[in-house]
Amino acid sequence: MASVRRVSQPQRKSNGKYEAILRSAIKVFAGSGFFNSKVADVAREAGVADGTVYLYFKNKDDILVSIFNYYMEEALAAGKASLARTDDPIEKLRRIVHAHLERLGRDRNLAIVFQVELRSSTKFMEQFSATKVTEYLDLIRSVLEEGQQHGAFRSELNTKVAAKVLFGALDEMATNWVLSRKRYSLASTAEPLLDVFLNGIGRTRAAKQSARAN
Amino acid sequence: MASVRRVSQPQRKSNGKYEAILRSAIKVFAGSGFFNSKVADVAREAGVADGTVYLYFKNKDDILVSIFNYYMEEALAAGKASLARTDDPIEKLRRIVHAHLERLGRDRNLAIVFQVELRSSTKFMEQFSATKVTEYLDLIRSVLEEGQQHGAFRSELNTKVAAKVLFGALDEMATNWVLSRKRYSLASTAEPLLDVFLNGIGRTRAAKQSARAN
Amino acid sequence: MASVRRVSQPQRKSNGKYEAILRSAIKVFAGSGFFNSKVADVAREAGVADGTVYLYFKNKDDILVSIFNYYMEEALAAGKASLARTDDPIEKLRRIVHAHLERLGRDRNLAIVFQVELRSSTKFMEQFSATKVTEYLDLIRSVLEEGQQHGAFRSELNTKVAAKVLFGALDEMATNWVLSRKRYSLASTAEPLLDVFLNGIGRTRAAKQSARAN
Amino acid sequence: MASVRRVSQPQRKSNGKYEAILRSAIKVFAGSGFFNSKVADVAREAGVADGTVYLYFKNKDDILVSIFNYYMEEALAAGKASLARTDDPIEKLRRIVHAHLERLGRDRNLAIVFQVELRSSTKFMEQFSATKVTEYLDLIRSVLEEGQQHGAFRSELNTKVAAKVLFGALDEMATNWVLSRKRYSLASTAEPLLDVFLNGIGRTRAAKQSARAN
DNA sequence: AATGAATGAGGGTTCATTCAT
DNA sequence: TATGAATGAACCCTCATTCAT
Repeated sequence: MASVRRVSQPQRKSNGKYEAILRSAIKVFAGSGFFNSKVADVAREAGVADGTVYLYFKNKDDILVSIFNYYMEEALAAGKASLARTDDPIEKLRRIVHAHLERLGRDRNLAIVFQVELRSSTKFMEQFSATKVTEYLDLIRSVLEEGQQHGAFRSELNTKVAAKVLFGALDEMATNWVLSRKRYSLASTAEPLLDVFLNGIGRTRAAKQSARAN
Repeated sequence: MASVRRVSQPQRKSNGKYEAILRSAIKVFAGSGFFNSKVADVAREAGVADGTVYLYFKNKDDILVSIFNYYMEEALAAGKASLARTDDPIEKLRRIVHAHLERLGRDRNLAIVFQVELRSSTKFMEQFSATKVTEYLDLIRSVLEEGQQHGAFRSELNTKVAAKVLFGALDEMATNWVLSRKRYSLASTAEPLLDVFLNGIGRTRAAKQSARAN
Repeated sequence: MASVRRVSQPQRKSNGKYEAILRSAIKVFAGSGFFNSKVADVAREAGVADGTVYLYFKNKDDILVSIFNYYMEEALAAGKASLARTDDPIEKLRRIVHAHLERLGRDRNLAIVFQVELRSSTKFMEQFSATKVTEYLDLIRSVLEEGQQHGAFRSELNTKVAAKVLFGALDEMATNWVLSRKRYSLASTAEPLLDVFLNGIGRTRAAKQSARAN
Repeated sequence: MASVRRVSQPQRKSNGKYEAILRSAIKVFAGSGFFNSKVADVAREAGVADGTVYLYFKNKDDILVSIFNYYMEEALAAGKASLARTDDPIEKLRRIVHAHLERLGRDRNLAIVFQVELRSSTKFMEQFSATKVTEYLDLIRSVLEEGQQHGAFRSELNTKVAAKVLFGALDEMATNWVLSRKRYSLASTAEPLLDVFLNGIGRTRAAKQSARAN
């Protein structure tokens, strides 16, 4: 993965402090919320002095943004690599959905930061929306259009809306999992979600499916 | 609609100050973000003194929560009334989707507060999730189950997941609209959304539909 | 007793509100401390509206000062009347000591206000010292000098210091009683106090006393 | 003297800031009264930033309490050391009285804080009464009992009351000095005070004394 | 590179006081 | 006289950030 280190700073020894601070920040932000977390808390959790944080991050906001960029880049890279290994659009969607839910389901703190803390204000939101989320939506959309060309998805489908529907569904699934006091596997919601997305909720399809099952 | 005035305070003259402060807060929070807004800003916008805000709200957080409760109660009440006027489950879903998107699309500031500011922290999120959002998800789910009994929706559908898919889709549509620099009608996404949700994205249904169209 | 009502206000109907507020203030100030008490607390305790307090008192400080003046005048008047009924200087001292301790011992809240809250700041202190406390010290001193003339007290005694010793002893006795978690009768300390003050702590007097007892 | 640095904070560089702030607080509190003084005033007087105060003290109250503890510890330690250098109980009392009055008489601002500001509310008072003042009263009392055993003081004396009489006398002497507009030496009141306390005000002792003087 | 003591701007909140009714 | 809703000045404290070591 490409370096995500601050470019405005001289190259630093790769002594793991950057990652250590990021990981501490995830833990601290998830525990107390971004606005209630103190930079000093993050520093203590990472085992460095307060000032050291500012050698690796421009300011407190930058830590949050860096968490997003770091893990989003990682996820996008892994996702694209995974998609490249199949041609089937349905399988591609399946991989997107599973990867999304499994990745967040694996690290609850990371999920909290992504589903809650990163929504803290329009200031943050706009940055994400303007960049990576759009990129993610475009990735989904390209799969949908590819599927339309392959004849796998309905050709008259509004792929822009459909991409948002899928992303919104994934997002809600994750947010709900994070906020629910019930403890269940986030990944287990992947197939039911895909079922609704691929087949809709309408009866006739169900009829057709059960017919096909016979 | 039931009174939404603070119950923890003695009865106040109904001089509209409560609503005035709420409305000012929506404008101010939408403009600067909840954490960057000062209570003094809200007071000035409402044309009252700083201290007056505390006659109607316990603290700054309480203003935000009250915005949510006030408009959510209003929306739920209107929604339930609307649903009661039809028996068709598909029509009920349509009304939910349209009402949701039209309501937010009508007041951009309110939409910003709902889609962005209210997600500010787990502290807020948990309150909503624990109450009104759950109520909303349950409302959707009951329509889906009703539809299953009527034979309108697939009987083997996971209604819990499907409700979240719909809510997530609505939520994403609104968030995207709020954050996008493009200006379009939020309500116009209602039908494409319903199309995906009701029919899925799969080809076969499309085939059937086009066949029916002939 | 002369009127203690605010002179800067037009004469008010004697409906007991002035005294009611004073008494409520003693209770509230004793319970929470003057600086932690709110005017609204006093008003509620007195069963009047906040604004009504300002019809009887200039401001919050004035309530505290009025408590002092009201009860001090009462005490001084009663004390002087009592002293006038005897010629014996020792008996006069005895009456002063007993009256002081009995009066405060009878009303713990009043004692708290006098021993603690009225010492709140030099602002208050200087007012008292400049007026009533000096008057009280002078009263004691005049009894001592009278006693010297009668030959009851040592003629070379520094009466100024002795008056302060007695007042300080009374004051400390009351403060200690107020702050002690032990519950005892304040008045019961009168005789031991007089013993020390009249006879000192030196041995030889004890010898003489026991000799006299024989 | 034992360290008086805040124990609740990590060890700090011993750069004198703690003492500097304490001394500034004495000056500021004495000048304006505790409740009318702003933390910012104390900081400015000490030549540090507002926030620095909170590196050394928990809050504003803690500054006041720390003044008391710092100087009381110092005084008690010095006092005990002084008492240990003599066996004569009368001489011990003399040293207590002189030390008390000289110490406060030397630093008017400190005296103001001790005699006025520290009495600000039961909240403070109870802390002192519960600890150091009780310790001080006990010290006096132990000297009195020691004196009774040595035959220097009357054996039937109520030492508990006598200790309070002496402390009250010392306290009143100091308070009176602080509030008086006349400027005199506080220490000069030591001997007259001791005279009253040791010999009482009664005539017969005076007679005996004058006889002894011959 | 790393430290952590020091900085100081910033704001939520309280509450004594006023005044229209 | 009495009310109590409204006012707005005042202030303690936090904490992101800096910088001398």
